Amino acid sequence: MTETAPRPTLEAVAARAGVSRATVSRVVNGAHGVRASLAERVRRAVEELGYVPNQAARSLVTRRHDAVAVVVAEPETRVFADPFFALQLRGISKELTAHDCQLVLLLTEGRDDHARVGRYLAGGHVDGALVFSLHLDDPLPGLIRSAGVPTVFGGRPGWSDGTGDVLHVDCDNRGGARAAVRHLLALGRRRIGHITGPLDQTSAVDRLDGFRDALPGADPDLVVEGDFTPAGGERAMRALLDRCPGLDAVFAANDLSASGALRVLRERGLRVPEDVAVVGFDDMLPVAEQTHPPLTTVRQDIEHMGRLMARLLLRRLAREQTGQDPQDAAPRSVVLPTTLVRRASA
Amino acid sequence: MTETAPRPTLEAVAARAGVSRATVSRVVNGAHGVRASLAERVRRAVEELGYVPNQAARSLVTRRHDAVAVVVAEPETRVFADPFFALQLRGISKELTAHDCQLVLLLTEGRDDHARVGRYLAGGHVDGALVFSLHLDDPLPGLIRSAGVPTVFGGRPGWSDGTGDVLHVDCDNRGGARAAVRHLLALGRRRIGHITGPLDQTSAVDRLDGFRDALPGADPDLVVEGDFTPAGGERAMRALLDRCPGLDAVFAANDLSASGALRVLRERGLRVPEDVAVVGFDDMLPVAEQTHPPLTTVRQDIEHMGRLMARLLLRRLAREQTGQDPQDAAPRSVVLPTTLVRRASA
DNA sequence: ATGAAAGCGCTAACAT
DNA sequence: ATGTTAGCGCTTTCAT
Repeated sequence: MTETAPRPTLEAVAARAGVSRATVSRVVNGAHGVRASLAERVRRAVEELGYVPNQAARSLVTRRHDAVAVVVAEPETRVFADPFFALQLRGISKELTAHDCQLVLLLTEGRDDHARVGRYLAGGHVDGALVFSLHLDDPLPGLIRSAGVPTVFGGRPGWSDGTGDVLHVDCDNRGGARAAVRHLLALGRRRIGHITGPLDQTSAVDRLDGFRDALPGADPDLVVEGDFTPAGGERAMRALLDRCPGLDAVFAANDLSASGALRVLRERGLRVPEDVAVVGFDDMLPVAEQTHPPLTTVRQDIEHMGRLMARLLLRRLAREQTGQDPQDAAPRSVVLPTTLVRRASA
Repeated sequence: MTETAPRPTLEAVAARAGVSRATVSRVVNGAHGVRASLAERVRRAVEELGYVPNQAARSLVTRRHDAVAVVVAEPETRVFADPFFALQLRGISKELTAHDCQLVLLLTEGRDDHARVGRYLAGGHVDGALVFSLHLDDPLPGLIRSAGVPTVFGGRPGWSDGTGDVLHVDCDNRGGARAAVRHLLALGRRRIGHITGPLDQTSAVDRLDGFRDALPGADPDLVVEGDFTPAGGERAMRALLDRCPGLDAVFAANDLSASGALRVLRERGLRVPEDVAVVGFDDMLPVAEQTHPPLTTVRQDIEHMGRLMARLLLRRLAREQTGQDPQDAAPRSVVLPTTLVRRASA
């Protein structure tokens, strides 16, 4: 009862159909050059026996796995409280599925896990990797490089200046931040604060840079470091209010911190947007639409980013398979545009 | 440059260390019965060559993969908007990681994907499967059964009466619902409505049963079907209010729909809990703590459920490996208790 | 168009 | 304690 029924092998199918293993193999993998009648017989045998190819055996010879790893560095609990990850994963999953490619999720909970992930990638389980390199000092990129697995990063890796060799997909964090602040300026706001994300992540750094682009020489007191969480947003908002009572606007580096900021503003009896206008980043629907008031924010298409990451990787893998002309349409990193979504908060 | 450096094989390591492949293999897999000096030499060779075992080759002979699939049936977008999934996944990941077992995520977006998943499971990629989010008519269980892969289900499968053969982990949905309603009764509420979840899921059905346990013979008008989303909660709340203006309490089948209900109540100028008390289910922190007012709800430890699912499966696999005494400590399904968490809404 | 045969890289008896 | 050897199930030349 607990015995796993022994799965039939190619051999068994061949015997049943009265042909050789080679023929069965041909039929199973998009029959080419097999007489229709024979092919039919083989297919019937496959059907009757419930034959499914053993992937380990196949990979051993083809060196392909039709699987890619998604590596999520997650030292903190936060990543999971945040729909961001789920959305991106969803985009990735859709694209991979469409190419009959499996998604292997590797979650790293702490430093100890890195070695395990490195081993896994080097172990030849997957054809490539999709990595969310969250922090500037992350050892993961190094491990991955030494594992020699084709990789696409989600977000600009910290050690890349964006010029070149590393394939990644990102949104225009800097431009989006600039647009957010300019919107506040256009609204006539003059004392604009910024709640940053954790500054060991490039997305947070880039958004801060965008803020500064639009507001060169801004009072340093107007910038407070947050951590992309509602609680961090609350803390930062309080600090901001204490330091600069005359504040008339805030740009929060993501919607989650903006939601925390909104709570503090309400708590302090300040009206949004009349007294203080607020702009977020991400346009995470469940958050941005449910705040009071609904959040004006910078939209990025997260699911699409995931899709694109997968697409880029698959393209790279395809090139590697075929003897590609090295210069021909090599996949390039992508930076997606953002758009400002106006709701009630600014 | 695009060439993947050819990874060294066991053979190469053996040559370098001046021993046989068998010896290297022994050292690589928890050396037993190898002279220390030799083992050291082998380890050095492994190090120098950067040898990593080829898992396909290993699986081919051992028939083990040290990987389990997590199958998430997700016909709707909802699953992803919902931290539930993420939390459970996190628990699973932790447990698997602790046992050096990989997590392979299989997302099914639609009916077409089922065949793919079946093929994958039957293809011998994984040692077992963890399956979620089943709807009553889901074809997945059938496919999985015929793939012959040891499986643990998350939530009571619809086709199981909970008595037996199918291994699963669930929380006490019925008991939790009962406690929620009794709490409202204890508060003196008499016109208690219920916003259900989608009734093709056992969790929703069980919670409805619990509601009825506590309120036998309740007016059918007091029960409205929702879908576990905030929008569904809004719709249901409106219907409830229209049908039963005298309503003084609502038990929503999850926190997300409770949050929708709260919005509608506020919109209609009803005070919570003074006019209408509200209780949710799940205690999804980011939701329950951020509503206005904070939500009284039935807590279930989702991450722990994930952990347990993984543990159960691993145990089953371990038994299968060793020639276990069939009757000895066979893993059994688990139903976890729930607790009522009181906040401001009831 | 089909079959025979040689591995892919590894583990596990079985010898020694 | 170590080496030899025979596969695991499949793809892929190379014959035919």
